[in-house]
Amino acid sequence: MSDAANILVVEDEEALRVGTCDVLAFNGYQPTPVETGEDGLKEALTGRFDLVLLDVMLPEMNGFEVCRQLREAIPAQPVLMLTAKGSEEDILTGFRSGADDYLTKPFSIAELLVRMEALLRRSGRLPEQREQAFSLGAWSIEPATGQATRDGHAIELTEKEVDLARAFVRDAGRLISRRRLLQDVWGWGKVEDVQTRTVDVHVAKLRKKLGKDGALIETLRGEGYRYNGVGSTT
Amino acid sequence: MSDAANILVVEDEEALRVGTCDVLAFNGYQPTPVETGEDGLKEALTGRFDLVLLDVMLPEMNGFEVCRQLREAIPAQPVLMLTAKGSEEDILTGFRSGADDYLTKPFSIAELLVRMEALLRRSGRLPEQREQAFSLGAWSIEPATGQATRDGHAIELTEKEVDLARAFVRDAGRLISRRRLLQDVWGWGKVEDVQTRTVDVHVAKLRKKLGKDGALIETLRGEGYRYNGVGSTT
DNA sequence: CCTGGATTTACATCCCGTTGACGTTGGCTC
DNA sequence: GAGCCAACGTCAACGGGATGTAAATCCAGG
Repeated sequence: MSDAANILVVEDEEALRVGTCDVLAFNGYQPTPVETGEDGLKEALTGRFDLVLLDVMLPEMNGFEVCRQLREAIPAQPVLMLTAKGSEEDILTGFRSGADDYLTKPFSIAELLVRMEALLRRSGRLPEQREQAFSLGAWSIEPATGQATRDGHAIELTEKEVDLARAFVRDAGRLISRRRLLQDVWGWGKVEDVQTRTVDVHVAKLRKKLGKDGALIETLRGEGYRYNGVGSTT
Repeated sequence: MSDAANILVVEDEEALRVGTCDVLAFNGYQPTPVETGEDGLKEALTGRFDLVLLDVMLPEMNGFEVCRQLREAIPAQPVLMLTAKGSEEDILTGFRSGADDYLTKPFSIAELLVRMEALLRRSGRLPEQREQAFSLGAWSIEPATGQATRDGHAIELTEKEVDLARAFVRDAGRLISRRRLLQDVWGWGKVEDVQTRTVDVHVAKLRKKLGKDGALIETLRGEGYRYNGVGSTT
């Protein structure tokens, strides 16, 4: 199922980890269980997850630290913290280390699910949102057909071009490295040195097709690309 | 301040409405208070708010309904629901009507603020956490982009120029030898005799780009350079 | 096979740090 | 003050790495 959201579940307690994954799978998600903070960070850094469920109390590296490092490496990565620690100080620490939401145990499964969904929707990662039109510059892009229209005029985009455009819009205003694009858009796992030029080629094609709006995709030499425009789901 | 986030506060209880707005204003936000659900919806539909704080229990039109209609009209509008109703069913209803987060009273102000911030960040309405900008003379320098601005006018600095400028600012008022610059900025290991002219060339470029402020970088013949200005991290 | 799209390849181009030549400056000696 | 010379400013040119891009190649589905 490539259209199910990928969820990384970082939780050391076996019963909870397995239970959570079961529930997620039952609800149409694609969960990946991991036991330790270190493994969680390693997995998350591949960038292939739509959401990271992160327990705070983990052996060796705690959730706060995992979140901090993850947020630094992938600013746009959605993270939902789950923990028994419910003191205000812990909640603040959780958010300060970059969490998008913070849920204290015991929590109801139903609440977890709706909070997950809210976060996935907000970050544009719900499967149905992948079919939803979005806009890039003055273009309106229809993912299902690959049709892009600007003041009445229509052009065709390939699937990769649509995915690439969506990645730019989703991280509007932020730097996106080639490595990140290869992981996010291309789904290549861990990328060591970026040898391939396929990203550049696709960016070039997209720019050309977008015409003057292509200039909104800026090259940051030695860093990657950045879309200078507003993110929009309409 | 056009760079302060605009917050719409929909809350019928006066004390809470005023108190919340005060806190928000104190924390650098731009709050707009509204009493009823209808007014809240009308205001929110203008689309000029970065975030809507929405109480659930309102006269006439309740928060759930406001949220539903608002979400339909502006799918990307961030909404944070605030309510005394803390039952699981209410929470689920809140999220199902499209809220991004749901906080039950009594809540701590600190938690409200961090949750607001998390949501604003996630929806791309907060400036990215960049490496601390610093100022050199009348210029303000963004290390990440190499952009330097002085009274509205912007220029581009290369990476080396930024590094060099940072070194000067850090040791403001103190002599910096070429040898030290080569070690600190250029990362050349142990330098015997300074044969290279690269430092001079870069200082020259930097001076030229800085215009009249370039004169703040003084040459100490036979010694090195000294920046005559204040060190500042803005 | 054929075809459209993804990927690689090859080459042109651009950016930018570095170099070396050369002119200028400042401080020294006489 | 003249002359000298090392230090410094400046500029053009070089070169390597990164990027743009057209063309060739690969590859999966019809």
